[in-house]
Amino acid sequence: MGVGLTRKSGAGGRSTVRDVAARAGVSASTVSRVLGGEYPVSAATRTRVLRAVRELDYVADARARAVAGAGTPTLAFVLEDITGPSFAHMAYGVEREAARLGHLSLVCSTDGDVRRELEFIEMMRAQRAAAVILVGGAADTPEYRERTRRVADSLAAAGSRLVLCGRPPLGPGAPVTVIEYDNEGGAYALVAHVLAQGHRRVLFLGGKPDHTTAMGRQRGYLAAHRARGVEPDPALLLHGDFTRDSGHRLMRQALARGLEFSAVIAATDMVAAGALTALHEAGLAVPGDVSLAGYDDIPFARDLRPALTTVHVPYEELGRLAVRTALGHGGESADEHLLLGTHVVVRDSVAAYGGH
Amino acid sequence: MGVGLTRKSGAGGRSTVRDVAARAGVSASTVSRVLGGEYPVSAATRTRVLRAVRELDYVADARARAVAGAGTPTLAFVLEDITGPSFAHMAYGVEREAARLGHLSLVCSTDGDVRRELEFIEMMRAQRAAAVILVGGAADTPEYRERTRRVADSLAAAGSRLVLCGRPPLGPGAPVTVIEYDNEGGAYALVAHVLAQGHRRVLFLGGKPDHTTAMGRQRGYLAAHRARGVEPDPALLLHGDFTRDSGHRLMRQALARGLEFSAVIAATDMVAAGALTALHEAGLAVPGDVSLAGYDDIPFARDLRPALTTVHVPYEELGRLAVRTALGHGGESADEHLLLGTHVVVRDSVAAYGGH
DNA sequence: GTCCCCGTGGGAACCGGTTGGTGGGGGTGG
DNA sequence: CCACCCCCACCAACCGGTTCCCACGGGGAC
Repeated sequence: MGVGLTRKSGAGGRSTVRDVAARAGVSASTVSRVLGGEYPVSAATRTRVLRAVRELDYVADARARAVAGAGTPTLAFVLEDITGPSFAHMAYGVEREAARLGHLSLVCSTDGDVRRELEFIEMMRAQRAAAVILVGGAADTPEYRERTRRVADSLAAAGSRLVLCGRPPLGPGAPVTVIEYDNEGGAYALVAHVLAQGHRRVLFLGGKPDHTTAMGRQRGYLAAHRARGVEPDPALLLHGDFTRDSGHRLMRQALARGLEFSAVIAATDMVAAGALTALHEAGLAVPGDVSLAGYDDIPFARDLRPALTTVHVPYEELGRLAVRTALGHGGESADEHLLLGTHVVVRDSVAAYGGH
Repeated sequence: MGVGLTRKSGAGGRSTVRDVAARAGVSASTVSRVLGGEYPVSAATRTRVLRAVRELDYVADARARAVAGAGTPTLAFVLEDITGPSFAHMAYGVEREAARLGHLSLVCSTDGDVRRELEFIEMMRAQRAAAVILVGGAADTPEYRERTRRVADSLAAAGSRLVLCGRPPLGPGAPVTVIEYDNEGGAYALVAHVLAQGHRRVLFLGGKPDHTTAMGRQRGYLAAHRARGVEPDPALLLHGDFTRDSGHRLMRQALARGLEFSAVIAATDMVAAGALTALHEAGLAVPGDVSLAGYDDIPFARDLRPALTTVHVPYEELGRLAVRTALGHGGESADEHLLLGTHVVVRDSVAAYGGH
């Protein structure tokens, strides 16, 4: 028999353009024009349509609009952990800037799980996202490069764009925008500052051994030592993750093992916070007995006692920038590679070496 | 090797079902069935289709699928400020649980701007989101109730659902799910604890005067006083917002004005952190000279010196719960109203009144 | 008075997928 | 050897909007 012509009339359910059209006594195209385009419509018709829209509480289906070519573009933001303050600030920047440019933004926390990351990117490709922003370090293995490269190509082929934020670049030729904040440079400056205070044995509470953010900071640590002619003791390089608990645990272990050091560089302010508590629990004064510094300059850094000397990273601006460059040249502009500067913020947690 | 392809497909353009179909020598419907349904397809055909899919790097357009009735459901999460640690933890819970249930989640920071909030909700209605979760306090005015009520009805009529998390309920009959964490109860317990230590003049660093979260906590503060037979001095109720800077500023002003108090309750751990710094800058010892307590139990609370006594709120679980109840009964189940318990976490920032 | 043009609104194709109904072809049982 | 049945792929309708193209009608100009 005939296909079901039954159609829900406006009351209660979601209503369609045709419902509105029927109620206003015009055609669907007219409704669409009143709502959407710059097409000329007489005042009387417009009023009737708008009234029908109001009465039915109609909102055009965004997905359908998208399929038809109109519709709000979307942008995806993938990070490891939205709970981390620095990432959260970036997320804020991304979300604000995306909104400003008329884009919707999707957020995904991957927990560092590569599978989830890939799945999400695939979803975003299906959503025809205008850009996918990946943020946070990763293991820079050949496998990583190949995988990410493939993703980048897929996105590029679909007219989208991959943005790597604080992630290892993929080598030349990959259709990617890379934005890095200077992990090595910041750490270098910070450690140089500590060494200049006379410290010679500086403990480094790092991140995962293959994580590029952590490694960048570690490279800065090493470079600063070498520049000063100090041979860093490999035993002073500890690995954890970027959480507060990790900092707490690592510092406890270091103390228990009887490691000797007069200063501590934490890969993150969060790690520094945990470490500070561990030091305090051990009865050590900061910076009297041990100096301590962090990285990221999260707002809380000022409220630790002593206030934390750290490296400032403009996270919110970073997020905004990522969106802007990603969307600015949606097409095929030169593949950019930006490096954002950082600077040391000196507070009270680093003191001159007392030689105790 | 150059892949000879028409402009419609292959590298450079998104490919469609029909492209894949053509390449595999089958019809579009067959492709769709291979990819999507449980429809029986012969092994040979399936292989051919899958190969074509791989070669073209095809991904079905999610929007089109959604329009056609298949597709991943979506869920929206609206908060004031993703930068706040407690909100971030909720966001994490929401995102995780949504993903677990096969939903995509959109996040929006409104900065407390009502206009942006409404705009975003409207967008979500257009996206046919399965649910919209609103989190964070708001001014509980008649206007607020009416406006939100209208939004709730709209969503309900569209088969969606509004969830209010830590927001003023709308009164009976509104199609809303309300989940609250017990602000008043938590504050009551916390202040009771402080009063039990002998303090009688307790400064309250609150939030915006009409903000329900802040008000709930303030009510708890007042109730605890009355229960103990202490008449609270209205001069000790200060108003700011929930940021660290607000805490810092408020505390400085209080000290400058020469207010007398022996303990401070901050409406938020963030506020407490700022206040702590201000106290320290004024040369006051915590808890020696002044006792201090916060609210939220963010991870950092342990790392303040002294470690902050505060009220624990299960934010991540709250987010998960919001998603679960919102999605559990997508339809028209009883409008729930849940109240999550909180409990005081005693650390080192509150001491017995010394009568100084 | 007639012609032309412009302002408006309608019909239909299309966006990219999904799915119900249908029909052809091959395997198997009688 | 034929008929029956089932398997599998195709056609076409549909989801909800948008937009190209065309028809119609009225008013101004000559």
